[in-house]
Amino acid sequence: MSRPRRLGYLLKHANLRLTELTGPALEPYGLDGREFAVLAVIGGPGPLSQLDVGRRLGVDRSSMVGLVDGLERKRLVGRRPHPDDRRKNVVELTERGRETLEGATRAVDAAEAEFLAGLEEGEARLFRALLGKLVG
Amino acid sequence: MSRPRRLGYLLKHANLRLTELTGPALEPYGLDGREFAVLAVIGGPGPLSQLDVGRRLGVDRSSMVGLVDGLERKRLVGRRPHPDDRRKNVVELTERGRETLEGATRAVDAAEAEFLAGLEEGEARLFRALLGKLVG
DNA sequence: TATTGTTATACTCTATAACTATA
DNA sequence: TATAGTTATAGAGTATAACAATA
Repeated sequence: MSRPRRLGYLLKHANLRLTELTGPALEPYGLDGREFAVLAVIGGPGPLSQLDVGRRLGVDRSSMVGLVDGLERKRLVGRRPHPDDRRKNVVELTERGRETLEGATRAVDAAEAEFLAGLEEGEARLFRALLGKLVG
Repeated sequence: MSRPRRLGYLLKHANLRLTELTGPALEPYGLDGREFAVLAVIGGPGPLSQLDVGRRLGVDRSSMVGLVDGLERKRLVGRRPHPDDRRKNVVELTERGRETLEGATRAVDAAEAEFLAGLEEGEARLFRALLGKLVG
């Protein structure tokens, strides 16, 4: 049974396959893929407002609210008003958030490796580079 | 401003970028990306039931109903009971569906080429091959 | 009993608009 | 005026369960 070779089909199903791998990998950490992405950005160089985080991920600011709400409820991140501009919420990892991010990062690395397992090592590197060239 | 290098992020946004290109390309044909995909499968070797089409695309049979409804309303496909198994709907292109698919295919080819325009020709071929290896 | 199509339903993700507080 | 966060709402897209017709 022949499968479509269209880029749209291939990209969609690549995404699906990766999600099927990262989902279970993140479950022990109480995170889904979107929450992990937010956590990883917050764990990077900061300080970042909710809007900053959303911009890097392509997530609308209205969607960021619920996302940060969830992470705050799990005590993984904290909000505090920006000292120089009190309209902004600076979002930061808690100690627990830092530990969770560390473990979750390893789990996602493993899931990505499994996703790429069908490729030679050089092919996998190339694939990631080409994808980055297309998106970034 | 550094962007995430995660596969999940890259694949999601690659998908978004492609959709932004194929959407307008298909608009003159009155189709969106999902409808085009269905039309293309129906236009392939058949005969195919709704379930067959859904299986190739990873679309649930309950979602196929509305999709085929829409294409039938536009007179692009027709349903008829399978002669040997009347539980099945054989879906086929109408003459108008065949013409629409032809034009839409060229439009999508052009959109994909634009999506890949940032890559050398060899890189683009390689990218598609690697993606196929990961999904197929 | 199992399969195909159908309908209804719910859930997630996303997009938009309006409101508030701050600048 | 414009910006950041918030809330409410509506629209896709998908998944599930139940039902009818047929095998």
